[in-house]
Amino acid sequence: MPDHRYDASEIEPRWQAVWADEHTWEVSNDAGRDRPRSYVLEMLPYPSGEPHIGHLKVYSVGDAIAHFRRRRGAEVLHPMGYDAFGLPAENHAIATGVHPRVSTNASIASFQRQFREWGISIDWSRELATSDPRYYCWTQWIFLQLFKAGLADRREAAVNWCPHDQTVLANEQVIDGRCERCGHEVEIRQLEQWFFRITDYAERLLDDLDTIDWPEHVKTMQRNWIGRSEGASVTFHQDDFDIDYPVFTTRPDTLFGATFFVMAPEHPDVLRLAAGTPHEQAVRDYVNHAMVASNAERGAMDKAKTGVPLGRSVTNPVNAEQIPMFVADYVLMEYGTGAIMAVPAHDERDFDFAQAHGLEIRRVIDGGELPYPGDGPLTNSGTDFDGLPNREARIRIVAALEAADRGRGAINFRLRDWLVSRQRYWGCPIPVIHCPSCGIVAVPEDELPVLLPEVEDYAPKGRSPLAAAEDWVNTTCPTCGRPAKRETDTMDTFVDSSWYFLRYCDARNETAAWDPAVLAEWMPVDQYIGGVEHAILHLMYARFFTKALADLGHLSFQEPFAALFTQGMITRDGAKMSKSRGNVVSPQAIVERYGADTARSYILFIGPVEQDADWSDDGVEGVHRFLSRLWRAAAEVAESTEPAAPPSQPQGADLELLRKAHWAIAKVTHDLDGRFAFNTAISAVIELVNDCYRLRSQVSAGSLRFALASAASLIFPFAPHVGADAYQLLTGERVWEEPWPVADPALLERDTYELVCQVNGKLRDRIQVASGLGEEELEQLALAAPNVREHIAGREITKVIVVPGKLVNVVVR
RNA sequence: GCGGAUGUGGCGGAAUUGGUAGACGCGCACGGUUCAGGUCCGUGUGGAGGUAACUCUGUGGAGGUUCGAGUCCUCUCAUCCGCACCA
Repeated sequence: MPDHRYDASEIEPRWQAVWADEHTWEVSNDAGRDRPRSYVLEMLPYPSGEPHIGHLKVYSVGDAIAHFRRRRGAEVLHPMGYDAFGLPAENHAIATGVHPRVSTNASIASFQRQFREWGISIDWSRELATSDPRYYCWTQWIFLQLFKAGLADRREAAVNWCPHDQTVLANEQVIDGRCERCGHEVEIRQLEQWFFRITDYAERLLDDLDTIDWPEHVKTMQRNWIGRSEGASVTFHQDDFDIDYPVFTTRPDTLFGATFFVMAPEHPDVLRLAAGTPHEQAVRDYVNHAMVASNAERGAMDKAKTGVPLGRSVTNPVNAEQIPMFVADYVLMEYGTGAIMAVPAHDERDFDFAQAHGLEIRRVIDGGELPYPGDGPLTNSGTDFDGLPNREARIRIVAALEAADRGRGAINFRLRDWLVSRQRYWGCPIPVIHCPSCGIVAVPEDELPVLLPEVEDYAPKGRSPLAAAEDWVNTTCPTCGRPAKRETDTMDTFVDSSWYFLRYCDARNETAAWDPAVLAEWMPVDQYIGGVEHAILHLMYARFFTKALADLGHLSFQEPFAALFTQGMITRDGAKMSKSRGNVVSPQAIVERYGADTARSYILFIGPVEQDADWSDDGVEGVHRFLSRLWRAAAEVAESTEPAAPPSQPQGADLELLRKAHWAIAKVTHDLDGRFAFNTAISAVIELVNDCYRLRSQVSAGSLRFALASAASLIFPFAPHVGADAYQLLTGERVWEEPWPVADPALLERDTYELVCQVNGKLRDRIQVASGLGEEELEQLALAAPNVREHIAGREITKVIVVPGKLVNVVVR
């Protein structure tokens, strides 16, 4: 027997060259009208250093889906690009002096090379990088559309400031009071910044989750982040200053139990209210202390509720009671109106505060021990409401408030506007000009892109490094022509990645961001794939962009990603891979040692792709062994036999092997069609190859050839090079040009099967029976089975359950 | 605290609608091939008992529904993730 050796290092470059030379995976926007279109997209990589194992996983998943859909007849758009602006490249520049463009481009080159070496079927004609002026030109254009529509505005607000990265951060980028990127504790500063009004879309972002096919846990995370609360806005009047203070409450039914009123330390009126009262100095001290306290310090929930009186009172609109005002840091300026009505009897936090400060706790809902947050009839709430169930009382009280013009039903959201300015260099310039006489003026669209200027020093100094590029900053006002200055902030990189999936559809359009007619052909993305770590940030922002651009008439759909799949992380020794732990597995090392097909297949075989999985070097060997067995068998059969068809009336081992092949076709198809069960799909192909080996000396050459070609065809989406090579050896055809195989129903059926015989639910025997027998016959056969007879001997049969095709259960007493 | 997930052999995991628990891979044991190691080709492999046929037991724990539960229900424990004083 000739010595066939599976050599991935010879096979893989050979097929990669074919696909590159022939532009096999490119799709056109005008051709292919006879085929359904499918857009399969993995989240674009952030090009920093080398690709890691997570990249290998996400693109292995996406490529398997892309290949499967192509061979099932779809025209598949499967593009690639790079999220190329961002802090790491800039921090690297500060440390080394290397321009971020240089290091980013080097990294992109490495990603490109490895994606080709992995054999990912990418349409390279649509490749993009978000740092390319041909791309960010249109990021700026989108900014201007939002600006003109009033969805982008500049305003002063309390913002998160990272003292290390010297920039502001979006709320979503603050994790446990710390900067998502560098881990430094975040400070709160009052600064004028650019915002996108994502809160205008809160309701729609929430409602439309019901229209998309996303994992439930991702939808839940988004729902929680949006944080919709239904309740009422209730207005309390402050007599000394004649000011109305509206508050938001989810419990208007407890309004008669409001015994005090609390404002956040950041509330702009706090100092003014306390002025001239004996509490003025105490309030000043308290507010100063609260302002410098860290988020983490204030956020500790078990901390005692602190606060001081303001020396003023407000009027409760339902009973005209004067209730004292306080300032306390358990009230947040960012949520609601920055002030609350406190109902200590029915809210745990208000209860704690009342106890600590000796304030009245008045029960207004009958029920359990105080503080009691549950339902019950009202009490101490006046003759109009006492005795009513609180849910009904809530409606009536809101109606009464509305009639008196002191409140109304209201909905509040936790979601806040998206802060998009960054005082950093390596990002997309914000295309506006500040004119002393005209104010903020948009850069005219025909002057886009506003190119990122070259600077000497990238180091952040509390203002954008762009401010140092004086020739660039100083310009003229597009409106009045007088001297003006450019905006020096750059955009959050999440802006760049909130629309890249649109650009892929029409990537070479030089006159517009896209042609809406072209977009309508591909969008929305049919299958989006990425890490669950983007469940909130990227996915929420992309949805917001899509809705806003649709409202402005640029898009004809409401949701960017019709279906989403989130893959789990690859760990090593149970821990996230990191350089500091020294447990990093480099994809390149695995590819060099075993080949890309092994690396890709192993990652999909290791377990369900949506779950985290632990890397095992021994497991890789096992998958490599399997691919090697498949290829060697194909090479041997191709060399030692002539092509032949399987027998038309197979018997014995031929029949067994052909059945196995058709079973595998059905199994893999089922596992890929709508599911992402790659691990069991690969298992099925392994079983088929195992049977080829087991039966090879007993079957006809035609059957063996067919079984092995089927295995090659089925493994192709996961291991494209070895699949293509084995398939060509056996059939002379190119597997990716072949339709996906279809199982022959006649070979999926069996003429006999193993009937499970149970007594009282316990397995007692298995017998071979003919397919299609009726319940009556099956019952008789089961009762006659030797071990069944033994277990029912001398006992009374009370019932017999027959499930044709499966089992018979005899119930005895 | 709220929300979401996950618990199955020595390990990763499998189990369509409630119907043979442990597919497939790793590891391990044994046999064959090989000068030898590795490779390669087989056989076996949840635990306990038994020469064996077979029996008992077994899916984090405790109950329940059912002829039958890894799967459904109730309670509970553990681990992980997200949000966290959200009024």
